[in-house]
Amino acid sequence: MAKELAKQYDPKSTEDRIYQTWCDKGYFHTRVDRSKKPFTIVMPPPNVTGQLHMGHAMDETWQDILIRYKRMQGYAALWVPGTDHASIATEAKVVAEMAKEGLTKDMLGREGFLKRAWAWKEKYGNRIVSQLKKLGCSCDWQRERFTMDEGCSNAVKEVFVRLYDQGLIYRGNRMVNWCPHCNTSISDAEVEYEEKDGSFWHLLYPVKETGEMLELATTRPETMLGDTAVAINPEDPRYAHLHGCHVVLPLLNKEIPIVCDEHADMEKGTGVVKITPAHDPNDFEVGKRHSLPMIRVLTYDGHMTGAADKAEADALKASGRAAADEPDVLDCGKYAGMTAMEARKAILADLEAGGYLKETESIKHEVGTCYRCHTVIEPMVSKQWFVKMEPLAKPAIEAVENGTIKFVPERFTKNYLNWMRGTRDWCISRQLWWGHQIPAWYCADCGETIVAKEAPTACPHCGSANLTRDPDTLDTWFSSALWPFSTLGWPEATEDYDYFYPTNTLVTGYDIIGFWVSRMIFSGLAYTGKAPFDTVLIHGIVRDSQGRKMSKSLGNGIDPLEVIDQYGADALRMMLVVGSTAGNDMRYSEERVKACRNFANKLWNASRFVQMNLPEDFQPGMPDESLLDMSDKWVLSQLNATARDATANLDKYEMGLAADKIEHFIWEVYCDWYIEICKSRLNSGDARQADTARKVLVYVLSQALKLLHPFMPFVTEAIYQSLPGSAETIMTQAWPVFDAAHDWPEEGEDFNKLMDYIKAVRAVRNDMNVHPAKKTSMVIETADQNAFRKGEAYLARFAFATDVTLTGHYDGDTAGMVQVNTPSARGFIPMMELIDREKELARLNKELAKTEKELAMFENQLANPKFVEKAPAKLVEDVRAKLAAAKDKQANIRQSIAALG
RNA sequence: GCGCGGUUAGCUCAGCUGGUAGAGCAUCUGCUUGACGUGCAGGAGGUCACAGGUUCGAGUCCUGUACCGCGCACCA
Repeated sequence: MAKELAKQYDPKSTEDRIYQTWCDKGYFHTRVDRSKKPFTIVMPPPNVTGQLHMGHAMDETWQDILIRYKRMQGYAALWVPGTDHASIATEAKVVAEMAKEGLTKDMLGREGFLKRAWAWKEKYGNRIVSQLKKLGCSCDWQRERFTMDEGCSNAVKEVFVRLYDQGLIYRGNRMVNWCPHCNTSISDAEVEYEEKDGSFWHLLYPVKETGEMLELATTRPETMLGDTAVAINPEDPRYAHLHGCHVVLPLLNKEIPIVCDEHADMEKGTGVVKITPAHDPNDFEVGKRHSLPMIRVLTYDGHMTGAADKAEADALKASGRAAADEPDVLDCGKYAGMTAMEARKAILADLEAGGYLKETESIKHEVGTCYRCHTVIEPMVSKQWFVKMEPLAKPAIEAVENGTIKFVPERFTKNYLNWMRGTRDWCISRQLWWGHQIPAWYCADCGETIVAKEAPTACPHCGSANLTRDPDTLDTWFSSALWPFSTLGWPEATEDYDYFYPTNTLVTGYDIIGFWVSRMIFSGLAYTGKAPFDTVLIHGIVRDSQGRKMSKSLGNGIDPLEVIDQYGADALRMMLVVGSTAGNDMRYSEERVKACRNFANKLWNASRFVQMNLPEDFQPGMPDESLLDMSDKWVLSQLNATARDATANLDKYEMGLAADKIEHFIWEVYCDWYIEICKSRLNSGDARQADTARKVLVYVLSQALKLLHPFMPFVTEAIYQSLPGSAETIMTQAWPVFDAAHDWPEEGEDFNKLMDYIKAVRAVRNDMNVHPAKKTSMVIETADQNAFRKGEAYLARFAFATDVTLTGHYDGDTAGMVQVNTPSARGFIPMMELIDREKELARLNKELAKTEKELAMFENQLANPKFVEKAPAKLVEDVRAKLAAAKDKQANIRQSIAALG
């Protein structure tokens, strides 16, 4: 007897077990196999200390679908998983943890701190991995990587040294974004702009030569101590008389020049700008053009500089080691040691007291903040390491312009190109300890800089052994930029690298195109000579049910693990795919997760039905064609079309459409029609019929499971393994393709006619509230008697017929007959006494109106000579046929109405 | 300021190269049809934001407008 299966599918008791089996059997491990084509995806590495959120769930689901699909298609499909050390985020967490114990970084020292950070990584690094497994990700865990593991670190050093040797990495004093909270520089990409309330303070600077007051405005008055000029536009007639003059900087009583520079915009404000080269990116440029001194007035942790800071800087300069572009430092005197905010207050008070503050204007403005901690960043001159972007960006732009790499959807190409074209040199040094320490050493004796993969023992310039390593680490994205090849062994010429690189599809969200995608592209091109992937598939973000971004501070995040726990990973995955489009955001909806859970349950029960009807000695296989009836041929043809269409969708990365078609086939075609059809065959007493039905049921189910497997891997595997004749796993079965030997379009059409008729009968009966138990005889008038004869057995079950008479033309009694009309048939059903005559009349009139509306439309089209002339012939023919059918139907309905009296 | 996206059934969203608008949920009417009520059958519900244009034909292509959202830039 058939196996007993639970009435409801229980993902909880199934998923972990199946995942474990997949792991144990090594199905996720992909070998280099020269007889196969490789298909490679590298997983965007989640932060090692992070937790899985909906964004990951979506990202990983899409990747898993592609990998499973390609694996079934026979590719050596490799999905490389791994995690990112996330320097700034992780360091912040470790520091916070330490703070609870009253510890600081300085107390532990670098080594002690790193020990702690690694311990943290060990503790939390596996959490994200186990969460990925819950989702069903079929990645090759044997190849799991970490951005700070030996191989990745080696790649980082290799690249750093190479770029340095090529002059593409340099160290210098440049304007950087300084986060006073994280105490590090961050790159331009890491600055997020937020609208904040602020003020414009209108200041008055006296002109030395004329004694007049120059009005200018600023949002950061505390930086005025570092002003080294004011600028006016050379064309500005208002200030033509001031060329070559000076102003006296209030509070400091210091003379600074008035310079002419295009940067001063005549349209804005008073047309006068204060120039603070050490604390404003634009002023920095102006300062360079006019060789103005740079005076730093803020310490790196956001306080006003004092005597000690000045002394330190002066000592460096005195030693002769300071770079030419090293900024001076001001002893801010009474303001020294204040935070920028405190200084702002004090300075404004003093300015006001001196009559230098004209007015205060409230404004809203966009302020740069740190993307990690959202502290307002201080633009500041600082000595940092940079990657020279121009030579690297050029090929990266070309690779996308010439189609070597394409974005899906295409519109993100523009996004990428804008980013790449506008990018400035990349600040890669961070004043952090957790990360790749910069492989640069400085000689204490001669000041030489040595950049090398291994620590040098002596200075190559002066032979001194007094070398100190640069304490800074690299931007996290520096190592993730190498991810597509560092994970495959580069710079070593490994077999993996040779076979799997370049990778194929990169799947990620639009929010990190600038951070990551662009950097991988220029890195891949520059270091490996190849584009790291051919396609960038971009998805949107998952928002909450109200369309808000999920965030910790709002507390509106949905934990994917809780969803999995409640509804199963398959349901969550399917929800994240159906109805989604590449590049568009989507809202999380529990209702939709439920609907997907219901679908899994539906499939489970369909298979339960099939299993219950299989005898112990059932032999799977396709029956001989001669044994197939019209419903078999219909369902097989539908399966074919589904496989063909879904494959085409997947090849275009239209995962949502593919999933939708497969679900439609399983639910509507297979369950609602085919299984129902088979019930009468299984119970007909005809053993051959029953066996044929069973074979087709099993065959179609197993093919459908394969189509669905990339989307809902667990339930499909669970069912597949329980089907007779199944292989060990569904994971590696061949992806179903269109099969011309199992395609019968004409038979399918016949079945459609039968379905149309059945639906029409059901509609009438439903409309008239005729109870299913009331069965009737019926006469069917049709030109396609053959189609109805083949399906006669089904009319009893679905059209509630006791007996059926087929005729080419019915001219018998119509009294008491309810009439149903379809394009290919007309049914006469003696059940007038069961229904309400007025209601029936209303129904017929409504149908007549609908038919006539259609008819008019077709007539209209055909009456247009231009349509007949210009539209494709096939279409015109179609419309003619439809018109004819509509006319017939119209006549029939009129007759039916007349028959009602 | 520049650029991008969205505007389709009550709600959330699909709709590929132009050919009589689709799904899920919600709603209404029936159904203890032995796979499933996490179900079955049937119904109602849309001038596809607006205005032009191209076309025999436009939700789909072009131009413009409005509203919503996003990115970049500027912000003395």
